Amino acid sequence: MLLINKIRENKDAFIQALNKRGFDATEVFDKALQLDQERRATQTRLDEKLAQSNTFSKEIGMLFKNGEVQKANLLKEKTVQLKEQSKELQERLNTLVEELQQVLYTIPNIPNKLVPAGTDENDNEVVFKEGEIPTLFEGALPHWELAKKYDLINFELGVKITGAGFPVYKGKGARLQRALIAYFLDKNTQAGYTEYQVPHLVNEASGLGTGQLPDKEGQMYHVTGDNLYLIPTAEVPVTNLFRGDLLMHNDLPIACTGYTPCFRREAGSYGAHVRGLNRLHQFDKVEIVRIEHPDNSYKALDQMVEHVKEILRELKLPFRILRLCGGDLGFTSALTYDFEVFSTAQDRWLEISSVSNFETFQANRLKLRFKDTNGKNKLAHTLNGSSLALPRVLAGILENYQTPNGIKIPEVLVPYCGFETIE
RNA sequence: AGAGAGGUGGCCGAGUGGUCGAAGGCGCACGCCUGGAAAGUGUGUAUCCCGAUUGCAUCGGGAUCGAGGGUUCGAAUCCCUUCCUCUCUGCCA
Repeated sequence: MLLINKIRENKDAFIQALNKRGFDATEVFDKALQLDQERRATQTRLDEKLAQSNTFSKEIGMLFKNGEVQKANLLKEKTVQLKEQSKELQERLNTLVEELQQVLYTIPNIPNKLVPAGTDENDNEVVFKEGEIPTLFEGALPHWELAKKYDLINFELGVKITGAGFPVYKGKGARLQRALIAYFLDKNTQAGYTEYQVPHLVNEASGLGTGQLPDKEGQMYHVTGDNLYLIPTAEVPVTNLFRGDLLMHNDLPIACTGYTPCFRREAGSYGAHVRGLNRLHQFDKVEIVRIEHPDNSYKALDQMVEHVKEILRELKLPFRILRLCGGDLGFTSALTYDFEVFSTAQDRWLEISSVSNFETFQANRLKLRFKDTNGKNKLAHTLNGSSLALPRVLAGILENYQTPNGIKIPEVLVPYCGFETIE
């Protein structure tokens, strides 16, 4: 959520920046500023009434103390009208604050200068590319065929017990999943991220804190009986760990990692590219989250990108990094780098990680602040990234490492798997 | 799920109707002490909003003691609702 006083100060610059998203903020800003102005005027009038009430109350107290009951009672009568007025003003103020909040919820984050203009994923900027795309043998298979051939993943069983998009991993497939999770967590903790195990269901306040609510209400599974949401990413519980906190400047930076399953309804996504592991309702992901001093957050973003790079290098997967254009940028993000692995058998790039800086957009909702060296309270910057999402990494490994005689396991994973090939 | 207790500032913890934004401690900041540090010692130290003035410095006002509502001229303090925590009992990985 943007800060209203920042909008007030930078209206034109913000409108221009939001244009990169294809978002015309002119009207919303006017609406918000108008509500804000009325809010402030109401606040002022309310404060005046309350100040008067307070003065009277003090006087009445003094009069009673001095035994001047009659005078006190006279004053009491005067307060009646004041009370009514301030009550009305208070109600008006409450609705204005609420309305303003609702309007602000609809405005996405201001894109960073680096974000290229553009409307969709075709306008994303490739900023880095590495790794050799292997030439596969005749008859190489996409991962869903491989999963079947080697009995690693059973999609039909998932359909039977739950529904489409809930795969069942089996045997070496299950073991490979576990190996990847352990490997990712090890890499992250070695890089200084503290490991957390967090709940997989969150309350409404958490959903609001990181911005899933109210914007993406329909994308989360909602447990209505207890009003809890299944997490779509570990970002939600991990970032919310710090909701409402006032940190000391020397508490920063904070770096966390955690593995969780992720649940997404993926309402409205269909098409040819959702086969196999490409798009699921439940999948596993290891996430990294950072809470940073504003001066350091872009350096932190770069560090996170470097960190993910190193993992993909070790896995020897061909990958590229995209800087997302305005049209493809997430609602809450100021700058996002997507990592994609090349799926040789499908002949396409698959997104496997997304690393973002949210600046103060989440922190404002979270009320996540820190006391800086001057003793002033400031909103912190929040960042997160996948390190990494499992299904498509798995797809990439299966497809790129296949041979006519089986699938080789990437060297770094062998100690975690306990086997070198799947055959 | 039943019974009881409780939710206060960055943290701990006093405070049961008016001068309480709130004692005390810890932490933190600055100073003194010291060759330096520790200890000791002095001072300071909540947040948000509105307004004036405008340099994020200062001043005035308002709100905030889990959240929401009520009683009252006046509430951290009384009442109601709700959320959460703890203890005991019950149930169960």
